[in-house]
Amino acid sequence: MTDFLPPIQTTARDDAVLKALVGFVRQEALGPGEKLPTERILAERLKVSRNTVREALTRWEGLGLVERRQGSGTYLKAAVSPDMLHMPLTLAGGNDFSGLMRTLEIRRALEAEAAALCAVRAGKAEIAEIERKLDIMEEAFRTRAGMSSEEDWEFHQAVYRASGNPLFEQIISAMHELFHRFWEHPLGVRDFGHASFPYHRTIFDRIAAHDPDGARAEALKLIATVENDLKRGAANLKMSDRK
Amino acid sequence: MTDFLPPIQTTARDDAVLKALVGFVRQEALGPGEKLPTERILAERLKVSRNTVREALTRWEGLGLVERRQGSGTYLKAAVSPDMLHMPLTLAGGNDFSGLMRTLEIRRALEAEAAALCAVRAGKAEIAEIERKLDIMEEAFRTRAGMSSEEDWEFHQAVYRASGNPLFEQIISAMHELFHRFWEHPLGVRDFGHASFPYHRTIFDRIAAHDPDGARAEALKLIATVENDLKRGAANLKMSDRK
DNA sequence: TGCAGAAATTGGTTGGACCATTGAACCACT
DNA sequence: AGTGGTTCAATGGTCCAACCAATTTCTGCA
Repeated sequence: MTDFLPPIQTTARDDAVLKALVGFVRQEALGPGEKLPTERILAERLKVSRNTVREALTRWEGLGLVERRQGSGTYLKAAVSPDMLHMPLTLAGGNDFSGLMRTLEIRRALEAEAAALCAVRAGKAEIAEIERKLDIMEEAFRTRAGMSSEEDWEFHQAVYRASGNPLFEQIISAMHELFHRFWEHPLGVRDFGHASFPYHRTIFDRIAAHDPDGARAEALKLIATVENDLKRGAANLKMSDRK
Repeated sequence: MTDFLPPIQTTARDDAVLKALVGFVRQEALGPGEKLPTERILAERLKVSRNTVREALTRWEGLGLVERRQGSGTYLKAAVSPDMLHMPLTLAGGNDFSGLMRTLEIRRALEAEAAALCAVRAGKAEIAEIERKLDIMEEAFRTRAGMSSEEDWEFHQAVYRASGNPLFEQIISAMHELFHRFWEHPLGVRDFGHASFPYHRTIFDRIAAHDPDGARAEALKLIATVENDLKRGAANLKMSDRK
């Protein structure tokens, strides 16, 4: 028996606006990139003030669901559904080196688990797709004699997708966007990423062999090399933007 | 060398408001739960319209940094700092059983890594604290003849804290809040959580022995039992709120 | 046809007004 | 003293009607 009494909701205008907006998007089958109605039109149709519409849209903008361009309109940035759950995270003090290392520890956790899940669940098509990305990456490595962050990232994303759980890609992509200036930047280390190169192939081998524990172990090794490179980089240039 | 030049911001009123607000919070050394100035006062002091202040606060409210109570005021919900980074995640279709399982896969990843890191970094004090929580949990298990989600949660939080990376606790806590109705609810399974009980002690042993790989392995086993219980529960009552 | 400038569109901001809720002060009654 | 009701000021929530700034579209001239 629970004595939990939820507080009654007398008014929730902006929530109602968002709910109506979800319905509209479904009705019109709008996808990412498409434009949704003007604030003024929404206000008129929903019989609320434009201010209320704006508060609702501000919420969605803060959640990254929508992008507002002055003079142009408001555009969807992601798919919306009636049963979305929001999990906003704020990393305090994430700008310095220790913040980067902390996100990398999260990435290590997720990368290992994604690889393991991938080994269990990936079908023939997914495995082929991953191998394709791997080939592209290795080719780029050979021709340009060094890691290419673009192709490397594509490979990892293919693994996340094949894990069957979109949360992996969402979380790691969010961190990737926050720190792309670091992830892409060699930090003064000449052969940044070189050490991680061979593990891409070994991860793929374990996935293709449907060996989750092996895939997990190889993924852990890969991230360990990245961490080492970052530590070297930090030692090199003392992280110029440290506060 | 990066050719990235951020576009100059001719207008960024609400961002400026938030920046000023961060400064104010620092200046006054405000902590969570404390009240911050009235919207009207902020508008007057910052020389912006009250609507602009409201948009800024709406953003913070959406990020869970602040709580607004009509008739009372606006209160801090979390610590704010000038170098915060925001990472809002939205889980599409997270209300049904598969959504819960997806978050549990994330938890498995983080739980394993947190335990491993904890085994490496936990000092004597942290280990003692974890053991204290463990004793409390085992005592509760004995007297009430069953898992107690409250004490169980306390134990895990102690592990996250001792991992030395606050992100683990942040992310898992956010998921815990989203799904607390599931995590706390036995889902029709009588002995829910029973199977996971012994692994708490084994995880602690591996942590106390500073054995990261062992701790990781035990944590994986624990989550596996929880997943099994959930699957049984889902089979039992068909997830009444499935859409 | 091509393009510069005008006009319409759209999000951003302002100021002012009123409503709904809260909480404290006050008061009457027990 | 304490319980309950009333009043009233403070505060967030909503609304309106403008105007500003960036963008897009249209128009008319060369």
